[in-house]
Amino acid sequence: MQTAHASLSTQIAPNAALLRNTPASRTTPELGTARTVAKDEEVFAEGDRAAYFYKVVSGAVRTFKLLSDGRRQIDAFHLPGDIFGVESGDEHRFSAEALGDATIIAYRRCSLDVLASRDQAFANQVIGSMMRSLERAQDHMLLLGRKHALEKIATFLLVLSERLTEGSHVDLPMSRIDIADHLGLTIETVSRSLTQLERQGIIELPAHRRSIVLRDKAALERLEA
Amino acid sequence: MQTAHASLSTQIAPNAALLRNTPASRTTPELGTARTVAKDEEVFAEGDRAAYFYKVVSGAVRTFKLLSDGRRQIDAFHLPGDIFGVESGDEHRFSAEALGDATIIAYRRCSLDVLASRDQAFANQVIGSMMRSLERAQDHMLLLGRKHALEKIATFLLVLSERLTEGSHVDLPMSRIDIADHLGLTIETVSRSLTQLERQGIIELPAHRRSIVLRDKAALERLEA
DNA sequence: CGATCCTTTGAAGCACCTCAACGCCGGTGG
DNA sequence: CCACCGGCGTTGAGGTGCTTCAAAGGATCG
Repeated sequence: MQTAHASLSTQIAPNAALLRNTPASRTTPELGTARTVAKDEEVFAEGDRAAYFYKVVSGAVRTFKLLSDGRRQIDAFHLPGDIFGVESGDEHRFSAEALGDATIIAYRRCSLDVLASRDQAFANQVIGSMMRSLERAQDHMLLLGRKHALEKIATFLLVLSERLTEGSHVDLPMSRIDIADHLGLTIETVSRSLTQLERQGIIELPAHRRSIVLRDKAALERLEA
Repeated sequence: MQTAHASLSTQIAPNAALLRNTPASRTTPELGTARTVAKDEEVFAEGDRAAYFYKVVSGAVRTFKLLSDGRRQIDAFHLPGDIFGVESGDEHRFSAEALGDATIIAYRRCSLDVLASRDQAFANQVIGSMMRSLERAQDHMLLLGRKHALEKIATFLLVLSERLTEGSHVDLPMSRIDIADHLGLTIETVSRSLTQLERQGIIELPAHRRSIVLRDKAALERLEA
């Protein structure tokens, strides 16, 4: 991609080089300030003034909303390269916390024109990131509204494996509670579903409870509905 | 605000200011072609080549995804002024149908730069619309994943009333099935929930089943969770 | 190694779904 | 004008998938 034809549909461009923080393409300029956040530390909270938006460099971040009685919905997990915290109003509309120790870059929120004139590629990156967020949100609504527990888990594993798999081994950056609050289930149902998949030989749950081996992706895809 | 700082959060800004100072002469209005669609007629289907995106002029449109066995999730209802069908890939990722007879404008999909240089205000409108779609999707995930039937209905009624109410009278452009498929419920549960709200005197269901009177919005807000 | 947290497993309950029937309304044609 | 019809909405009865409540097994870390 040379002149990033920021098409209304393609500004995200297949070429992820710019998005991923590959040292190689450190084309600069966007002046953001790095920040490290500890496990479970808050990056910002719902209602905070949205003075910055962020890009994950390493680790992972969850963004979520809470109901008055504590019920939580994690709308997304953000992995290295992902941008989060962009708002259209002047307040953050959800909260963000690090899943484990993470490093992120904070960009001062600024007008899109300024951003665009200063660094067109970065502006496209931000817009592209929003588009991907929207697409994921749309897929996730289908999952939340219409899929059964097993289908939710299957989808989750497949999506996650696409993003951070090495071979068939997936290293979960999040706890069962996080998974449950992302999929609209309880931790017990998540656990039971995983156990069931294991008993069917579709996945493997090593003693190290934070990792999963996908033994039969085809079977997962069949389950996905 | 005259200098509309199209901030990353505010580019939707009521006042769509220019990102780049394009000659004022280049005011060419967006050239879209009007189109009328009959009740339940398809505007585009999931998988279709995304050659156009659309703006609702009158009537309403639903966008949705289907699972292989027919389960449906309506991710959004689009009312006059709303833009839908913008994609980042070259295919539509969901289907769109008119709720009732509707008129829409089709815009040939083009690169964002071209769009921006040709009509900055319109480009901002499109981006702003995407931002709003994302925000609604995020709110809706909380609803789908964590709210109970009654809370879902209460939220739905309040959101809808904000958009198309005249007084406390809401004229539903969609059927019970559409509501159910939007909220992740069945039509029976939707019906029972509405009946329950009516028995509590919170709403009124006129004989004309396509309208609802909100008698006690405060009560609805309390139910919303 | 003890404390704690996370995860798993079991048993019981409930919110919502499924299945089924009926009522209502609008359209249609005799 | 009314009988018929079909689509949509409501209501009821029963079933179930997931939740809730409870407790025990493992992993991690001081």
